[in-house]
Amino acid sequence: MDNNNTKAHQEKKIGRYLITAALPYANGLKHIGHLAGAYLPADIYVRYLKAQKRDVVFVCGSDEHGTAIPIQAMKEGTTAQAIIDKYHPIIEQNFKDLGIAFDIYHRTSAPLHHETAQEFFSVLNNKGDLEIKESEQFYDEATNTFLADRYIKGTCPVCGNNNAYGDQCEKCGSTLSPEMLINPVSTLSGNAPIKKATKHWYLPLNRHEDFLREWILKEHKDDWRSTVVGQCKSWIDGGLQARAVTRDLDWGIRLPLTEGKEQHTVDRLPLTEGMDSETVNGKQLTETTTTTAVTQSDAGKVLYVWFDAPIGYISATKQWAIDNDKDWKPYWNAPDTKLVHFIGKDNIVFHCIIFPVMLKLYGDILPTNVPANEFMNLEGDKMSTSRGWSIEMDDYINDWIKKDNGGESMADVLRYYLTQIAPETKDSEFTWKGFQDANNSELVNIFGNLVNRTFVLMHKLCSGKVPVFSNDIIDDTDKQLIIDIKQSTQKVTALLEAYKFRDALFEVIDLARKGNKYMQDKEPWMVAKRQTVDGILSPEGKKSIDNCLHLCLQLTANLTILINPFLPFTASKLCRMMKVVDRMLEWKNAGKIDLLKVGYSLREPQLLFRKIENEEIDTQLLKLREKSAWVNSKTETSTSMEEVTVNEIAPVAPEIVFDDFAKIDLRVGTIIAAEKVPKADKLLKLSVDLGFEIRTIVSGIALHFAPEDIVGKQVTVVVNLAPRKMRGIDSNGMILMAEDTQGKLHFINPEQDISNGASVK
RNA sequence: CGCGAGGUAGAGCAGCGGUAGCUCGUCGGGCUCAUAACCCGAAGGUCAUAGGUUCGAACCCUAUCCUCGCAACCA
Repeated sequence: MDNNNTKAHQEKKIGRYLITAALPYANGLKHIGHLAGAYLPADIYVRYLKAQKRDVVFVCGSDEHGTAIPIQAMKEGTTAQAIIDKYHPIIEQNFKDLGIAFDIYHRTSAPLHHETAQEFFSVLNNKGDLEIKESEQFYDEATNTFLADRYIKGTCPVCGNNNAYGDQCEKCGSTLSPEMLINPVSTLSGNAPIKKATKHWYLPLNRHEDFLREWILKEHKDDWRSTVVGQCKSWIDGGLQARAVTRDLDWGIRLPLTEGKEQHTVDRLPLTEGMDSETVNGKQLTETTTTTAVTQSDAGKVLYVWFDAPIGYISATKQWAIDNDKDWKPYWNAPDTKLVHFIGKDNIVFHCIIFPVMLKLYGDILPTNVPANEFMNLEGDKMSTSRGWSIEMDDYINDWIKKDNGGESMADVLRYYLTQIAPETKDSEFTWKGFQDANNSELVNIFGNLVNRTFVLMHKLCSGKVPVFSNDIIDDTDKQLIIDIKQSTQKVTALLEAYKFRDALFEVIDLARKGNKYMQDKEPWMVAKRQTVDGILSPEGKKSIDNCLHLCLQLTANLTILINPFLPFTASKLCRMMKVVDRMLEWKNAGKIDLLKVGYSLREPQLLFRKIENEEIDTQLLKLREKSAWVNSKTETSTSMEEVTVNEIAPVAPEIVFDDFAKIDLRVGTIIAAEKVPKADKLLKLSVDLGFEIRTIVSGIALHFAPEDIVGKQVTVVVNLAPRKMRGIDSNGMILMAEDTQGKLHFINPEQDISNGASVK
């Protein structure tokens, strides 16, 4: 009770809602995991708020910058602009087909977004909220460009794969930085990149640690999901770093030039003892002299995509306001606005830590909640577009919705199942069998059937009209159903307000279940038989039947309102059957039992959902396996082809002096033991006798050699390589390997056995 | 390694100090208006493991094991 009052009180203070769903990255199709993670819960929440007649705007749009887009363009042999122009409309249409009703679906390539992001950057920069640092980064002289991590390839220091990217080795999964690659090569020219100094703007998150601790870990400790608070705590405790805001890249939003003279902001303040690294009057002490002005020399820089993407929510709101002749500002400025970000868990850091810091600095409101979902697995494995283990929204639409196969109601079936298994508190799993079960036993058998038998009976026994309800013969069963309708409405409302969509949906279905039970208890078909004598139904029998069907019809109307946020297409269908207008769907009508007027004639029933047969899900399972196999064979061919290319053009590494070479201590050793490292596909744990000691070395060669085959072999070892931990095992050195054009590895060993520990020169 | 989340009936999940619960599936029964539907009943769990706190623990504490995730723009 107390809780309800507080809630009601808080609701009163909310002037308007701004709901965002994560901006999908326009480098490819999006799968149903994305849908379940962000778009569907957001849509349900928005539809509910709109039924409540609240002032709400639902924004989203394509995220079209960043390095992955030009890379995708390279893959498809086209331009970055062509990529986004291809995927943006497809994604937008997919959402529409699945009933995700954004008020605006914008895109970050729009000029309005560029202006908005640039202005945002300028405001922060002019206030001194950004830091500037110079660092050395890889640069390709042939193409005159700084290289993003993804544009650098080389040999992985962990597993020896010579196609590792500058940020990660896709073979062994290690996280890398370009500096760690052996023989780095620019993917643009094939040349070895050089190091060159470059200047970048940084967002000093470390300055805001106190604010974040207070705001997330204290204020929102209880009303945000524990997974969200937990992850934020993890990151904050891990130490917040300044994050680069700018990048040397061609594709993205140009830095806005500062007008007029350069402003020199000298941040060099005297470092007093005992005051190190803390702030003085809110100003960070640094020893660097910074020039915050953006000049012509910075023309080649763009905003890092993480900085511009969330601003996309703001520019989308602006565009919506223009289109609808509204004012966008209160949605981002007014304290009585409730801002809610719907995202997946991989986005928590951006929406709970980074973007809020940006908003606070800019002077905007902060999100009220960030109900992030965990991940949804698929048939026992992680969903992954690159491995072909996914169901794209586009595929689902083509297979189930468009093909005269159930039509729009199949969109609702997907919405139903994805909500029912929504990963709200932990990872969950999509299976086609589960999909079939949810549809057949809950939507068809319980919900659809209740509606259908109600309508059929009403046409048979009540001549197709809403019968009268006689209060004089009301019994406990009737009363209980009326109470159930009211209670379910309250529960569903409370659950929706708390972002518990899975539970809310269960409650709706449960009400339908109660309806079936009610009808079973009343058995009007039996009454009709028993009370009919000589073809004439007794007045008592008629009354009993009328009461039952009257309530069942009112229940159907209530179910229509309650199911509407989840299954909008079904709700419309029900409205047509009941011949009511959309206004009946307003939430304030839920719980009432006079929604359908007595005497009103209703349409013939049509089935709301169809059964899904075993063959259909078998087809889908087969399709998934085939797609995955096809994608994997394709990528394997393409990488091995690339490997060959890289091998052929792999240039000689930059010249080094003798001293550099002399730093490397190479010795001959003998492998005396080898075993597979558990839970690592590619790693072998080797014991190598170096004469003077026995070393443990972890090497990424398990795919090339069986442990028992290599024991006793002599190998060449880099013995003074810094130790590195892999899978929890310290590796003290590196075995030298030669790779042939087929990608096969060979040991480098002396012509004939020599003593262990012998130096290699 | 560390951090975060989780490990509860065949499957999927809820419960987070007081007699183990829900949905689906399985088995038996009832009913026939309904898309072989609906209704009722039953079987099925030493709540990951081991200690501890407590009158009492799935729930709190400690340790261990296992799964997933962790600032790459992949919700």
